[in-house]
This record gives sequence, C-alpha cells and structure tokens, in this order.
Amino acid sequence: MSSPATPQRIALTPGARRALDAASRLFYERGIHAVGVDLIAAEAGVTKKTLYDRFGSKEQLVVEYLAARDERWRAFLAERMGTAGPTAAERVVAVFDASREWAGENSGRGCSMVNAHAEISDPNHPAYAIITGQKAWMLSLFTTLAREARPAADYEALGRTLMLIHEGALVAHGLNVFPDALGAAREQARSLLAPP
Amino acid sequence: MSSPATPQRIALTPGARRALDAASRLFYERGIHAVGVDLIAAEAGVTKKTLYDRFGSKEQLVVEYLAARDERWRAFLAERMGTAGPTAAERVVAVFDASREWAGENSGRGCSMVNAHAEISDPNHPAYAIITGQKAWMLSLFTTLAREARPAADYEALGRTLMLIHEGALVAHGLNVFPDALGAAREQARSLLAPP
DNA sequence: TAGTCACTATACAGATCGGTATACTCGATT
DNA sequence: AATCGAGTATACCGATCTGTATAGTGACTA
Repeated sequence: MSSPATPQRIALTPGARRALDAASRLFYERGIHAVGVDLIAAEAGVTKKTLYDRFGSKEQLVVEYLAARDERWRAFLAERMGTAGPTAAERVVAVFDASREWAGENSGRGCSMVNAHAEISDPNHPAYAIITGQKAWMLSLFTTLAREARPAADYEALGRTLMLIHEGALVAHGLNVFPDALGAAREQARSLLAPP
Repeated sequence: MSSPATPQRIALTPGARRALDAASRLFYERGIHAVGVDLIAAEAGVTKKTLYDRFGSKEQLVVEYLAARDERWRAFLAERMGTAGPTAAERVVAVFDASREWAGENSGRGCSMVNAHAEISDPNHPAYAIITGQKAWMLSLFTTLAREARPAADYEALGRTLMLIHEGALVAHGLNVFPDALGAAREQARSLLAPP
C-alpha cells in the first residue's frame, strides 16, 4: 500500500495557507481552468506577489490542492477505519460510511480527482500521478479487504466490483442522479459480502 | 422515458458541421475551458465569422457538442438493444456491452457528460439539463429493465445498483484504474441478475 | 544594528480570451 | 439581372490570463 503521492510540497506560511485554502475551495467549486490567480489572491486576502513567491506557478498550486485533499481524505478514512469493527465486511462498510460522511461535508460536486482529471489531459502533468495514485490506492484497499473477507473466492474481482460501486456512487452523488447514492452503494457492498 | 434533451439545435451547414466536429473532438480530448474558439475555427478550416454566424457563441457550441453526443449514444444503444436477446437480463448485459464497445471507440477519457459537469458549475447553464437528462434517462432504463427481470424484488434498488456499477465503470475506464472496467462491470451485472 | 523573512501595494508585460466589423467571393435561387 | 446565403480573409475590440518588476513595511533574529 503506497503512501500518498508526494511530488513536491511547499512550506505553508500563513499567507500561503490562506491562498491554498481559497484555491482549494475555488478549484473544487468552479473548476481549475475557470479560476484565475487574481481571484485566488483576492479571496485569500493576499497579493499575487506572495502567491507566486510561495508557489511559483498556478500549476504548483493545483498540485498542492490535490495533494492536500488526497492527504486529508486518507487521514479521514484512516480515522474512521480505526473505530470500525474487526471483520473485513465491517471495514468495507466503514469505507462507504466514511465516503458518505465525507461527501456530505466536502464533496457536493463529486470527486475532486475525477473532476481534475476532466481538465488535465496531459499525463505528464505533475497532478496526474496524484489522481491515478489515489485511485490505485483505493483499488488496492478494496482488494485487500476483499481478500480478507473471501480468501477462497476471486477476491480481486470482488475488490474491483467494490471499486466500481464506490466510484459510481461518487459520480451519482456529484451529479445528483438520485438521493443518497453513497448509502445505496454501502448497502450493495454489504449484501455483496453478506453470504459466507 | 423522455427523449434526449433538445434545448436548441442549429441547422448544420457544411462549415458548421466541420466546426462542430472539431469542437467535439477538442472539447472531449482537452476539456471545454482549455479550448479556444480560434483553435476550433483553425482545426475546422473555417473562419471565426462562419463559426459565430452559425452558433452565435461558444456556449451554444458546447450545448451542440453535448446534445449531439447524447443523441449519438442513445442511437448507438438503441441499435445494440435491437439485436439483443428477449430477456431483461440479456438486455442489461447488452447495455454494458454497448458501453464497452462505445468506450473503446469514443470514450478514451471517460464520460463526456461527467467531464463537462466538472467544468460547468452553474445549474442554469443550458448544457446542464443535457448532462443530468442523460443520467436520469440511463437510471430509468436500468430501473425499467430491473423491473422486467425482478418484478417481485426491490427493482428500484436493483436499477440504482446497475446505474452505480455502470457509472463506476465509465470512470474507471477513463482514469485507467484497471483494464477492461466495462467488461468487469458487465460480469458483475450478469451475476446480479443470474439467480432467479 | 544589520540582515532576513513574509508580506503589502501597484503597475505592467505579453499572450490569449470571446466576440465583432468590414469587405469581398461564389454559387444557387428567383 | 438582382438577391441571398454561406463562406473567406483580416483586422480589431476590451477583457482577462499567467507571470514579473519595483518599492516599501514590520517583525524577528544573529
């Protein structure tokens, strides 16, 4: 299980902290290309000089945005998993419960990684590794739990199915396809692991 | 079952046809905000005057792009469904098979509606209805098929689960999370409908 | 006390953005 | 013969984009 992709992080002075917070909110709510650095600086109460002294470029700001969000999500999930029951089935349900709570608070517009991917077409973009890294990590998490739950079955296929349901629920939540997509996904995951 | 959202379509003269084709390719491959109208005109071999005489604005070009793609997908799916077996289970599998083939030819970067949604935050944008309309239509398709297959069961929950798996597979395909996500999704859908 | 660090304020550069204006060509219709 | 529709070519508009330059302030520190 690899740690979060850490391409290049920056020491966060108070001004940089505010700039990154503003950028994160704006990037997520309006999209990356739709948000200019002037707006970020204004919303953060920071001059463009400070912004460029700390981050060097808008691209680096995007990288920090995604890396920080990835880090936050993994910490949030780790905390929720820490209080989950001991069985693999319970821990799978805990993942979906964590996503459900996270989605309600931080993800009204769906998965930030998926959304960023829609705007970043170049695989050599430094943010690309963060996006694919998080997805690969989630798949390996589901596969590990599936193996624990069903060592005799095709646990890799089961892990991939859990991944599909989870990703689908994030999209359905962001597009508001139907209410409580994460809750529906959790129940489906539960029933997938119910029979012995 | 509603027909494709038809907000406002434009008569396609030869120049307009080439402009829309170029715009569709560029919007899908690079993202909407990342593509300028000058590039679209140049790639289409058309002047900006022609482009604006036909479409009026970039926004309208985006609307036409999504509406045409929605229309193409529904026609493609209808054709595949026409040659599918008579049972609901077979028809569900046919949906996933159609998506699989479509993804291989037209969707290397995932679902155009999901990607567009990542760039369009305003629910009043004329393209918004096309995006949510396609998702609602797909959900009602899956729910209808689920009802046919399992009239005695909770077919609405089953339809939502099929929707989640399908959406998840489109995302997983676009982000290349693992190979043949649509194939994996089809098998999962098949096993979901296998027991009587 | 001299230097460094984080920061503000403001102005500007060069490019690109969506969109418009003017003038012209060509072919089909009436 | 006159008109109209679809198109080309080119120049331009104001706004916005990312990024840089210059000058200065206040706090902390060696």
